[in-house]
Amino acid sequence: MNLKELSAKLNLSQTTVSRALNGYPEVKEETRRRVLDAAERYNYLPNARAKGLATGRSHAIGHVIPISSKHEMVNPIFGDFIAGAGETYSKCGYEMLISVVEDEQAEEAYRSLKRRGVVDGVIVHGPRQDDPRIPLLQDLDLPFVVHGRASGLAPDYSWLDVNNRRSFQRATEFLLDLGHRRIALLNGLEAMDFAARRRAGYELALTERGINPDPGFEISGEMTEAMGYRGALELLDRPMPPTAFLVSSMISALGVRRALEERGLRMGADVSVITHDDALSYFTTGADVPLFTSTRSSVRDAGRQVAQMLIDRISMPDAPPQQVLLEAELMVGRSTGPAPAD
Amino acid sequence: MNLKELSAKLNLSQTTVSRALNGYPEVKEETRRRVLDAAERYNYLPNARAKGLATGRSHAIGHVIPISSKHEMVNPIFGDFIAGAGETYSKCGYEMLISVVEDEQAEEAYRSLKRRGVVDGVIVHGPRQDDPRIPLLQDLDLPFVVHGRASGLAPDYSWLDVNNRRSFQRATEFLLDLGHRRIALLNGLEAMDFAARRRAGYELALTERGINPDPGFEISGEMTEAMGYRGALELLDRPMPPTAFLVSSMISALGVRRALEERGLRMGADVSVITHDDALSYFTTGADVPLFTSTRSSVRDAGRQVAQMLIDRISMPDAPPQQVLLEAELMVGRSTGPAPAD
DNA sequence: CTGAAATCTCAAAGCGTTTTAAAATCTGCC
DNA sequence: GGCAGATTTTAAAACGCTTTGAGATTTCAG
Repeated sequence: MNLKELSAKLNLSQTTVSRALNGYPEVKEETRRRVLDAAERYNYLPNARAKGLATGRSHAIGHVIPISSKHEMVNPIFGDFIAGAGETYSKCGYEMLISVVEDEQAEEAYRSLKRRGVVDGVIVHGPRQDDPRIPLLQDLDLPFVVHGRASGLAPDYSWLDVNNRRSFQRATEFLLDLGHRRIALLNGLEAMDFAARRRAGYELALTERGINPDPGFEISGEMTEAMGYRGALELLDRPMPPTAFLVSSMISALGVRRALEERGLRMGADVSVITHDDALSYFTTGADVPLFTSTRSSVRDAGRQVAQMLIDRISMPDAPPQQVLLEAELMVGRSTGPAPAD
Repeated sequence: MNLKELSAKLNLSQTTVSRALNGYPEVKEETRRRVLDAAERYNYLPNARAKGLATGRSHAIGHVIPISSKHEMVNPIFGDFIAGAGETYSKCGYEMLISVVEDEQAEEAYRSLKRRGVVDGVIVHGPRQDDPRIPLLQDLDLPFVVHGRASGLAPDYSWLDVNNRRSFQRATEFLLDLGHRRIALLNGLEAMDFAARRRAGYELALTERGINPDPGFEISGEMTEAMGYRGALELLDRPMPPTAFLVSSMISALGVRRALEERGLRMGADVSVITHDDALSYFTTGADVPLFTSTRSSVRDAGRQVAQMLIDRISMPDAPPQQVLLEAELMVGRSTGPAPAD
């Protein structure tokens, strides 16, 4: 059933039917009812491609996910973020389009999405410092919102980020208050903007208390379980091991816990651990006291908001870019305690 | 730059240019070269909507992800599966479209995708027994491939599944061979087809060795960390606790480990654990002996294959449905050992 | 009644492709 | 030089919608 057939059935022109369906004012209320009823009855929905061709918009939003061929890593955060964004899209009548591409082809992917008119805008994931995608997208004139930020670039674009510097500063201060002096940082890849900000917060807290950050206590890498495990073991086996770990992801924190267990150390007593917690749905521990003390910020909620920001931006292209900074919550769990006496 | 402008620049008709670009034989080789060069130079790519409208296909594949409003869970497997499928789509020039919808709206989502012509086919995720989506899609005449299977339905549709019954049977036998007699099963939600098959395999192995499956040793639920933790604690606190756990997901297995640790039990010595491992990229433990003994099957690889099956199906609609059954590998790690003497 | 304003409806032109049916151009052979 | 047949190119018609500009019809003040 297409528009032509539907209007024939109703003895109306395609124009009138189209207007009735799209809520234009110049159609009598009774006619509109009749059209809406018939559309419902005949199960009519406008063809998306034809509509898109006529209106020049696709009502779709792209997410380009670069996969490095070296470390076939899918960010564990991805699923929850997508779920959040997807909720918003469903609500607003947008489609979500995901392109999984090799790292080096990301730029070409954006160009292609734009030129072929496949999407009305894109979300930028995992920004690095001076991320080249941002000027590229500005140049392409393709609306976008960044999940995160890219230091080093003019801030004239829309983004939503967690206050990473602040939250890691607070977490470090919390450990310092508990008497810890040797605090290790297991961070994400240095190139990622969020990792740099977290490190800055960590180092700031230390220097403000007169402690010189020890580069040997800072490890960064892909945030896997194994990275947490190996990183922790390596540091624990030093002559002067850390008494506390600040970890950038829940998954790596699980690796740290495994390392502690293996060395016969009790988490929260012998060694303290704070992790960043993206509130992933499959890691929620229910109502009781959480296992890990953490800086907590729901990535799903971020997805919801980022999607909404982009939709707003598409519908009002001339509005100034919007920036949102979320504060992470410090949740005290059972993985932290006073520093053991030396 | 559109086709009209491009052909004007070349002093050719749109037809010729279109044919040259799409590899039709009735165009002189020299002309084709000229066209291809110009397309490259002027950065021309055909508008996807217009092309779709003309050809009647969207070159997009839909994934409907139902989110239950009760337990806002995103399957942790999702990310890796999508990454695998996305690789195939990129290679074959398809777009991937994801719809996140409330559980009850899944049916309407499929109908809408079909009627609006948004996708050429869909992947069905997480099938249940007698899953109503399968007859629905057959009825809608929308090509689909199921990741998993739905027992109870005529098998005249395409699917790719892991041999869940067999792999859990083997895992159970492995534990029996190690002398375990009280083996608990921490399974996924009973309604899920894969969970039923795993249970069948587990019970089959037990009965074949003359052991009556104890329903009290079977727990099923959403496969979170907390579920593994609580389930294990509950069973461990019985007068006759299990000496081994068979767990349906890596994440829940981490919860089991936490429970063991809390009760002062050594995994692999006091209590054995086998988990199913979907080879999620962020849980790979590198080259060393894996922490968990597991039944292993890469869900990412499944994604790649399922996507290819669907693309094949779309291009050859009259070919008979295809079925693929993958065997999981039993990988022995450090979480299993001989049953302790009573 | 009349004529202007307000309301409703319509035919037709676009959106950027593919594809059909037909026309133009070439090739080789008598 | 002319003609059949093959090769290459073309104009125009879809595809299914929105939107423009204009034509009907109704309403109502004067």
